Amino acid sequence: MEKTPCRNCNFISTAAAILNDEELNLLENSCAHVEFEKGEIIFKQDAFSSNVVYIKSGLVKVHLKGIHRDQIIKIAKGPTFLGLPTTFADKVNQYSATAIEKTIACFIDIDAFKHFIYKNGVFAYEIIINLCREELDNFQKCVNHKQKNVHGRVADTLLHVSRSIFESDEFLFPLTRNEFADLIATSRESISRILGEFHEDKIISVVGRKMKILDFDRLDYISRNG
DNA sequence: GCATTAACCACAG
DNA sequence: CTGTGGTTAATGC
Repeated sequence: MEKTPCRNCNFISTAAAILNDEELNLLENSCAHVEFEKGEIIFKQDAFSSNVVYIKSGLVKVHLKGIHRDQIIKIAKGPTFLGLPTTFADKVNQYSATAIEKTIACFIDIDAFKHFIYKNGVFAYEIIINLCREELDNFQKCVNHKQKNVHGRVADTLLHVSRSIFESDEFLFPLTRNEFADLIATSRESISRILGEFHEDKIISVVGRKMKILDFDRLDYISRNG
């Protein structure tokens, strides 16, 4: 795994897949492959950065310091780019990324990355598509956060984790109750109570972090009407 | 007013 | 790290 050249990488991005031979050579000489264990910080808010981070596999929480506590922006699942906005918009990271599962990442030198954007329009196009999708997701998330009550947001998160992250009705929830609270801007206690209620009502089954969705219809209803 | 929602605090396991 | 109970402030009917 360590020495796999980018051109043969199983997790290659749709953007990098477009690069020509010469560009791939540059990419291979400009990126470092790093493995992170659960809990390790991939990059930190306020630290200087000159890399684009590409997550090959694993789960990462993207989080940012708030006035009172941390706010978790999202759970990112590889393969995906991380930290494009933070790297291009500023010299210093505007947010942190921490592995919440064993994660494999590549650090790509910003100058090489810029070179691809300047010289290869299709590469740039793929990157823009990615950024657009993320912005649309964020708009959606913003509306949901502002308009839904806590039950709705919890239901939302469970559905998202089940469908988009684990693609299964049964999973080991990747965050602590506190982090869950930081993700949807509520309190640890509310999370605890609501999960208890959902369990009681047989909408989901909860044993510690082990969760299983029993009634997608009702969860969906709560998510939409919460 | 009265009910509801959800945050904060404190105190166990 | 979690769950629970009491309290409280804000908001709605």
